[in-house]
Amino acid sequence: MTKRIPSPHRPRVLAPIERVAGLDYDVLDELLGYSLRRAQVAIFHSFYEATRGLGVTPPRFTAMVVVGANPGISQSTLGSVLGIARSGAMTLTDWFEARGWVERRRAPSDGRAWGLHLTPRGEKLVAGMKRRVAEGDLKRAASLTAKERRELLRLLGKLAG
Amino acid sequence: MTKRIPSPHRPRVLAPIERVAGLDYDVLDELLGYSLRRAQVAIFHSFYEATRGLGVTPPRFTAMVVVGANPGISQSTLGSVLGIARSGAMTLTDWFEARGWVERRRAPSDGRAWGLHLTPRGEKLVAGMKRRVAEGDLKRAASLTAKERRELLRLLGKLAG
DNA sequence: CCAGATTGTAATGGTCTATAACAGTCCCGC
DNA sequence: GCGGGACTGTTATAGACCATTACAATCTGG
Repeated sequence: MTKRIPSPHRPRVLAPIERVAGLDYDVLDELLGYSLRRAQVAIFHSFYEATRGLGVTPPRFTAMVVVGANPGISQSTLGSVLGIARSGAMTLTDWFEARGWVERRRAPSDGRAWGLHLTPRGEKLVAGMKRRVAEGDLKRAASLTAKERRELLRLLGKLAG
Repeated sequence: MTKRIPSPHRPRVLAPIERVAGLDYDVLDELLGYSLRRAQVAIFHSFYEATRGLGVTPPRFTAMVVVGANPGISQSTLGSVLGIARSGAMTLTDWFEARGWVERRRAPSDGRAWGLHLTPRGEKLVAGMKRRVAEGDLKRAASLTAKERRELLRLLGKLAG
């Protein structure tokens, strides 16, 4: 057993999935799943550039935005928005609280629930991230016209809805 | 410490992400990332229906299709197609081999590499899966017209490319 | 023939998230 | 009012997935 230097905590970085030349992709090109996956990885790449060094993953970003836009939201509801279990929403909240970005305050109308609120520091952070992520998103979609981009959003919404 | 029944091995099932009524989604609806994610989860749901009981995840499905269409492909190349590291491609191959779906044969031109091939059983399985996944994909996209579906595929390809 | 690149492999660890169980709280019908 | 069922946050545990690192065998180009 040799000594190992522990790997640093790093958010996962998905490299863009290159198309391999001369390979037969068979039905994959006709399926929405594989195309969605490739597009998502590409977008994640620009997302990562936009949040470099903050340790913010897409779910975390989504959470921050939702808490910012809906102060007092409960952890359970946050979990629903993200599509994760309550326990996951809790881990997420702990992570934010440890960094002083979000704080839990007792919900006035429900003794069980916590209401989530951005701290001033969280506010500042999420504002900057929103700007940078939106920029990166647009840059990544530069190969699309504005009309195509809107159409893409519409179709994705229809698919998910 | 109470006794616990070990949870069964189960592929991850992502429930569809419902839109929470009365919630402010802020910029999320304007970003490709969140829309892609929701669409992907929706598609995964139909994918899961189509491969129920086989333990086949999207990357595994992709791998099977690619191996089927490119007999003799190396593990490294397979990893590139999937966007994962060599070590991951190996775990994947082990999984297939343990089920008798794929076999490794020495590559004639390179003493280091293995060539991957579907077994007869693998051939049969992948054929059935391809059919069912394509069906599920179409059913999931039933809210789109054929033209919209083609347009969606085109736009996703542009985005990823 | 040799240096450097590439292939498969093994060991290890990190991250994310689910499941289960629990206590406290809420709600609704009686 | 009150009692059962539903819901909230929490904790503990475990599984799935994947990267990194290191290593031996093999290939390639000068």
